[in-house]
Amino acid sequence: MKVSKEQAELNRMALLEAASRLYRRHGFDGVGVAQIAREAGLTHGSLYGHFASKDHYAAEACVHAFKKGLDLLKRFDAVDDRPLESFRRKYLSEANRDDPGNGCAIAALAADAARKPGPVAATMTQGIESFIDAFTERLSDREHAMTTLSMMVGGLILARASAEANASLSKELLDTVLGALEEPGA
Amino acid sequence: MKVSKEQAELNRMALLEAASRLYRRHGFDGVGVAQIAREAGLTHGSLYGHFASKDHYAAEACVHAFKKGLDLLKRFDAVDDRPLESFRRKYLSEANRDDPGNGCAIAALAADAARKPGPVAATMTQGIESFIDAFTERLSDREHAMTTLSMMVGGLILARASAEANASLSKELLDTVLGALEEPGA
DNA sequence: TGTACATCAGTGAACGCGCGTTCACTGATGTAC
DNA sequence: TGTACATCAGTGAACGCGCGTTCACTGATGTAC
Repeated sequence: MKVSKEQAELNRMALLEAASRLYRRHGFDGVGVAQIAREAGLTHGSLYGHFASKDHYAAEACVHAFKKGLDLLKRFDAVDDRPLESFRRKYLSEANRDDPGNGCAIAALAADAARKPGPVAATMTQGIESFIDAFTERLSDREHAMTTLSMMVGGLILARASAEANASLSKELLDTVLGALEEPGA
Repeated sequence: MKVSKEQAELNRMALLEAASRLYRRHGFDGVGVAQIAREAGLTHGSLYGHFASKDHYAAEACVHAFKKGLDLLKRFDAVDDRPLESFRRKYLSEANRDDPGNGCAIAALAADAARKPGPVAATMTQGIESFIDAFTERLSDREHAMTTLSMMVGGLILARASAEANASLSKELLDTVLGALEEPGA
């Protein structure tokens, strides 16, 4: 049945929120649109009123995830005089490692996105650009921004992949990468 | 029909070779066992005489890929007095970026493996351990080995994800990460 | 303000398809005599 | 060395299942009078 325009917009946001969380947790091929819609309190048919296809849906879900990631970084700016340091500490924490559904879309989905031509790859690239720009602003050094982001993403992926089978190695990776990034500054 | 034991072993190796290549290129969920078996010159039914399940097959394919990666590094040892530098240069090249099927299993599959409990995650963890150990031997510094591997993996993943939509950024990432890793040494 | 009705967001059955896995069968291998 | 036959690697049809997508339908919304 029809719903109000405000409710329709809320439903759209719920679909994006659920997709952004479930795709980061399970990968683009690890969860179906029916399950995501169910998580958002809707049925799968309603998806195609809001999005053209699963790929377009996934791409918008990535935009949503990137927005939240950049907002988090900006929120540190207001409170903290070393916003990037706090961001890194949170990024390379066990909590963030163990909750990919609410974490970085790059670490969770960039490897997947590299194999998907079309809207997902384009969105992922824009997200990477945004993070490099955000880091560059805060480090005043684009090269340093790129190497910092690379190490954070790589370290988190290694820590996630080894968490189940070798917990101490996983923790060691988080701590070591965090330590290496903290050295140059204060 | 039955086949000689030597041929059966060759077939098994062909199955592993095809799987290791296609899984790295398309991800664990991006290609089916039937297509892999066809690529190896066999039918999908023959798989289950060699491997217990797709997950066990995928895990053995990872072992195969890691063996080839470590062999490559060892081959540099014999020829080169800076084997790790040559390895990094090859790793962060456009050729390696554009050919994930023959490249690093960590960069291609670690994010996928983190979501798969069982044999795949265990094998991926062992592969990560092996690379950290191999880097530690050649750098005499375990922490430096970990940060180097993290930056290489992260940089390659970012470069691959951005290659289609922003080729110049992708190249800039490869060059910047490579440059940062070359600075400390000679 | 109240009524009649066109609009359209959401539903859920149905579609074709490819997946991982099974299994009765085939026929070359390799052993026993 | 030659023959009879048990073994077993590989084949391909068939299975149940979940996928992305479509579409006739429902019924509340919101507009026209």
